[in-house]
Amino acid sequence: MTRSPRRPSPATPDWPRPLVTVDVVIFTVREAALQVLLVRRPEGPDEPWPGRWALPGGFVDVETDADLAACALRKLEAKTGVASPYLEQLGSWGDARRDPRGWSVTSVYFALIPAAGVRLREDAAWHTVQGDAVEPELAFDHAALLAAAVGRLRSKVEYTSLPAYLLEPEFTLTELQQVYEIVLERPLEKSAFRTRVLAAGLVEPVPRRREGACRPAQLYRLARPEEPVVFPRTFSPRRG
Amino acid sequence: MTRSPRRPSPATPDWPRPLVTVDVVIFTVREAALQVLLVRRPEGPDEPWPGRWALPGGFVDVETDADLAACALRKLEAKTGVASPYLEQLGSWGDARRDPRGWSVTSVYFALIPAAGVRLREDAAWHTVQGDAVEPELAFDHAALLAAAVGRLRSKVEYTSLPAYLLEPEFTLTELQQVYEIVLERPLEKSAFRTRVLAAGLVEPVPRRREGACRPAQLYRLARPEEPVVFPRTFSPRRG
DNA sequence: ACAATAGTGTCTATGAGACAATATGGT
DNA sequence: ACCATATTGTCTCATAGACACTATTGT
Repeated sequence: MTRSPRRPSPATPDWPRPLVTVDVVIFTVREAALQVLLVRRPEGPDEPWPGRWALPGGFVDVETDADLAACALRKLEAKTGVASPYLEQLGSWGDARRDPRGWSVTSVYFALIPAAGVRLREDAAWHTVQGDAVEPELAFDHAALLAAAVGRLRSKVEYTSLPAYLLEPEFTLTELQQVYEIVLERPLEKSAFRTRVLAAGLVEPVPRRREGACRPAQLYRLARPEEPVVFPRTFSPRRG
Repeated sequence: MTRSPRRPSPATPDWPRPLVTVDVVIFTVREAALQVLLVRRPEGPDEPWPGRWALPGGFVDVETDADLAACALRKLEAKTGVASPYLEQLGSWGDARRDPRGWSVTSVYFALIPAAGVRLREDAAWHTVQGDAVEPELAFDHAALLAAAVGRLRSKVEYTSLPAYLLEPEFTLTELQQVYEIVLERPLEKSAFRTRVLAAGLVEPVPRRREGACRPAQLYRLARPEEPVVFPRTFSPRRG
């Protein structure tokens, strides 16, 4: 926050300011796959990347957005109708070239929401994440932002309770394990998974069971939804 | 990056833009303590927080800064003379009130450097981190930024090789362990520490020893300085 | 009874923690 | 020889991984 030595120091600086945007990487699990919400860029003649798929986001509105997180929530709710997702800041990207309209900075958030009950806007669609990318070519540097978000998600899934936020509030342990396996793209051992999840106090049982064609399963919910749980070890001791 | 629906869409948007700054939390270990570099705010009549201690930082210069990291490096080198620190982005903070000059966004980086050989600028000084704060009251929301940086550092030190970047390029295992202990504020067990560090391939021996009043110690250097090593477990299995 | 999934137990390997023993330099 | 610190070894404990076994529902 120190004034640059070559600058004057008015009460409100008037030198060129970068553009400031917020982008949101919204993940869910649908169709047994990790999916991300993308929107189509508008088609206007002065629009950068017209018609291309992009992450939902846009300029910070200094009149309505109290802070960056509020801006991210506004954009997320506009596209999905979801008001209280798991939301975490991923980081910021800023350079002279990422937006043709000038030096721009974006603060990127990633959100985890359950797929059920989402009412998508018309210009929005779920796309399956393959590796750390999606099939269509993305606008701006959004492919890099998405790859960073997938990397962070996979990395944190190894030792936190994040996948629980991809499920409905009540779930069985088998369902929770399946979400871990989908995100990590590898099978986990049932016994060790259950032991760890229960020992960590991550979930607590609710007095309901999931009925089906076979033995009913105990339903659980997050014990402390407001704070993700961190496990003392990663899931399997593979380095890296 | 989507245009806000209420906006026009010119080639270069002209609605109000937030101020964009970069701040750097520069850590070192000096005098057996974790210390952070602070600078005094200038005294001008229109300056916010005149004379107060603050994190080094300032406005992005869209003409000279290629990207946010380059801006952080420029500010770090200006205060310390250090050109190649360990540098990691911590996140961004942005809201309407953190700077009296208007809606502002700051991208915060944290850097780890060895204390030796640093030539401080006159307005800069090292301050000991106590808990997750420093003794003087800081300008802007910098106390919160510092607390976040200390939290991230302590958290990552539990399972990564980050403390090695606080030392000179060649160090003994005892010196490395001492840095871990200083940052974590608790003693570590020698045997387990050495086993872990050596098993991870974090360091490699150099053909030199540190001579002293007693048995000389083998000197080591980072095996792959460009990428921090992640351990599969935290240092002690205390939850949290 | 049987299919299908839920949930538990047993054995082994790994690595951390605690603590002790040994090694090697200077004085 | 003695001190101080470096380095290694031994024992125990906790937990993950692998795999098998038992439990409980619907049909």
